[in-house]
Formats: sequence, structure tokens, C-alpha cells
Amino acid sequence: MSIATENDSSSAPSKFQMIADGEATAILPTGGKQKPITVIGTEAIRATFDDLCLQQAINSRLAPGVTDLVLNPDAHCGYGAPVGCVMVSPTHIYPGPVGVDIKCSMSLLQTSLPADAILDRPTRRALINAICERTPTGAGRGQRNAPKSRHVGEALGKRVLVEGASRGVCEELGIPPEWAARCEDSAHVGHDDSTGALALRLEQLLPQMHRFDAKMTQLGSYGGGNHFGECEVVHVEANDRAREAARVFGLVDGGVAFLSHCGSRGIGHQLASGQFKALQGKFTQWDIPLPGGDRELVYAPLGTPEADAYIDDMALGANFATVNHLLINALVLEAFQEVLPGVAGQLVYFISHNIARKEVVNNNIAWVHRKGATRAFPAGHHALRDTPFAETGHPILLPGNPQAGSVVMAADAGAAVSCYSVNHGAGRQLGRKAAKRALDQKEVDRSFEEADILTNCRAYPIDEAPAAYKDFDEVLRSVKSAGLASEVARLKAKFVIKDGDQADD
DNA sequence: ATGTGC
Repeated sequence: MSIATENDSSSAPSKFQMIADGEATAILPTGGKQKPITVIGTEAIRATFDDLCLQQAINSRLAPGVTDLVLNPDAHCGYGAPVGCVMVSPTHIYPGPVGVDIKCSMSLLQTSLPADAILDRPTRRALINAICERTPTGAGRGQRNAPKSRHVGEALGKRVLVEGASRGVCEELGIPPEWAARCEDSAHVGHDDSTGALALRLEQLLPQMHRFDAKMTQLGSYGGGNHFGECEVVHVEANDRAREAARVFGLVDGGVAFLSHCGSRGIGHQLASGQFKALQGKFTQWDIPLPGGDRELVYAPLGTPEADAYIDDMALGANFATVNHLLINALVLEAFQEVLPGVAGQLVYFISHNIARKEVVNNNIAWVHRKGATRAFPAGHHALRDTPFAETGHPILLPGNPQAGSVVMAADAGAAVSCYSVNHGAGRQLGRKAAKRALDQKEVDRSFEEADILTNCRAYPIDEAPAAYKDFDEVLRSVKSAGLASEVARLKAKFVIKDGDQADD
């Protein structure tokens, strides 16, 4: 990146001094007495941050009520705030640093299968087909092409939004209720910490909602873009701590697991965009200055009706995303059982990277907005008391790419420096248009063939090719050398489900 | 990311 000192007479807003503090943690000063931005990333990774991304980080840091801003190694331009940042405020809520896909998340299902059960290609092809019959991909398509999906009507859909993964909702959908204990948050509550607020808000919203029933039928679907399902072979790291964490997480070395990435689909998008429009309207109406002049950084002070409405809508969308993931995992397990009778499965964890949560930061209760960032509570963290992960830290699920692999990590005590957060994956290196220009379809498809990774696509979406993403090992080096988290296991893809040009069989 | 397609 370009580096200029704060005293640079040009004082161009796109250039900032970067003071290295060790190899992997740098500081981006914001002037005055405010705490600087914490930047996680090796020198090579810091060079990938473009000026707009850094400007978004500065705008976010200087925005009203914000006390901490962390920029992660996978950071790139986002909606107001960079994708790959953590923003903390004890006084304000910000929709931008949650984003349009409320509670976009990762989940991991450990099966009882050994890797050799899925070595042959016909078995993997049968699994791909069985999964695609249950969990459709693509925008707007809902359940149309998935004859064996669940059909969720309006009444159950409303319960999903209000209750999240309650016992009743899990039972209705055939989700093992014990999976709720393997969720970062199995249910989100309203602005007054009650579900009643959510029920009221939903009734208020319903008359204006377009095709609510159709959005509820999207429960158990992947969507498009960077969302995916991926069958993995688990390789646990060869050290005592990793082995113990793997045991607690329920990971089986040399076993088959299934990794999913998706969010809140159409309903989350509708709730988020409705909130952006409503808040942008208020800022215009009241002529309030926008942080950095950016309409995407609108906010609401806590305690106002605007903040209450946003928190409620975020919770409704988040609850859909949670149940969506749990249902996908139940349907994927059902697909495995159809092809390989007798296989069992356990949810390892479900964890978000687009959500705002109330947490204790610097001895204060604050809203921690993680936009393309993953919560990382280490062993001994007070919030993990009475959970299975009190002595290991909770599982952190980080997708890399199908060819470089993905990882399961556990936080280290050093994660305090990043408000107990790590990145959410590799991060884009090429924009979608640039990827389509720079990469060759045949080469991309051949690279999957050479790696013996099957896909449901006749042509893999080129803007999602591994080469469109940053070097995952360099990203992981940033996380580890900053002392944030340690690797527990590597996941190697054997087949991938993506929204793309679908194969015939 | 999504789709009452900005």
C-alpha cells in the first residue's frame, strides 16, 4: 500500500501512516487522542489493502460512538465499513457493518464416515445429487429444483424468525435439538432482550412484506455468490493441544465432514435493505452529517426507536440464518444416509461472520459488529463458562478455498487485541469482473479435475475460482503470528456444491 | 448477497 506520514502536507485522505508493531499487528493512526485502528496482517497482506478499503476503515473508526476498529487480513471494500473488520460501540448500532446478508455464517457437520468411504467418484456423484435434491443453490430459486427439501409455510416461518432454533422449531423441522448447543447463538432476541418484541415487530412488518411465504420456503437453501457446501476430509494437526481441541469439538482425524457457508437469503436481504432505506431517509430528513460522508454508514443511537427497529430486524434475519444452517445440515445428513445407510452426523459448530452482538469490551457492554469477521473467544473466556468449549475456546470455522483447504482454529489469549475476533476466510484478491477477465474457464475446471475435487457445476463459477481469493496460507500466517488463534485441523475438499451452471446428471 | 432485478 502507499504509506504517508500523518504530517504529509498533501494529507490526502487515502494515505495513512502505518506503524508496524511486530510483524503481524500494525496500527493505522486516526489522529487526535482516539485509539488507533488495529490492523492484523503481515507486510504482504497489508499490501493487499487498497485505498478505498482503508478509507472505509478510517470512516468507520471516526464514526459516532465507535471505540474500537479492527481491520483483518482478509479485508476488502464493503458496504460503508470494510468486509473484514470489527467495529465496537457502547452507544450506537450500525447496520452497514452487519451488511445485507444478516448472519452470513459457517457450519461444520462431522460424519461417522472414514475418508475411504467417499474415495470413489460414483459415490461422491451420488452424494452431490442427493444433496442438491434437498438444498438448492441460486438466487430467488427457493426450493423449486429440490424435490426432497422441506416445505416451510408461513406459520412455521414466523416461528423461525421469532424463536430461532428453539426446541419446538427444531422438532418441527427434523433438526436434532442438541445442535442448538453447538451454535454461536441459537436464538437472537429483540431490543429489550425478549422474543415478544420480535413477534410484535414481525406483525408490524408482515403487511408490507412482499411474498413472505416464498421467502420462508427458502429455508434449507444455499443461495449464490460465495456461498457453498463442501465435503471435506479432516486432518487434525499433530500436536497435543490440537488433538485435545479436536476431541472436544467432535472432529475425527481422517473422517468425512461437511462445511457450509450461507446466510439469511431473501428475508435477511429484505430486512437489511429496508433498514438502510429507512435510516438513510431519516439522515436526509434531519440533515445529519454522515460518517465520512458515506450514506452506507448510517447509524442509530441505542435507545431510539430507530435502533430498536434495527436490532429487532437484525434478530429476525439472524434467526432465519441460524435455522437455515441447521436445516441444511439436517438435510445434508439425510442425503448422506440415503447414499450410505447407517452414517451418523454431529454438528461441530455454527458461527457467524456478519452480525452485531452485545459483548463485554474493556469492561463495558458494547455492540460488537463483525463484518466478515469471526468471534474468537479463547479458553477461559467468561462467555464460554458452562459451554463444552470453556477449556478449549469455541471452534472457529475459516473457509480458505477448495484447493488450498479450509481450517478449524481455536482462539489464543492474544485475541484480546482484536476484540476477540479473527478474519472470516481468505478474502477476495480479484473483484468479480477482474476474475472473469483474468481467469480462463477451462483452466479453472481442469484445476478442480487435477485436484480430484468434484462439483455439481458443469462450469465452476469463474469469479469464485480459488485464484480470485487471497493466498490462504499468508492469511493464516497473519492470524497465527499475531497470536490470535491456532490451527486445530485442516479440511481438504472432495466435492463442492456451488451455484453455477448445473451438471445434467 | 439478493432479486418487487440498482
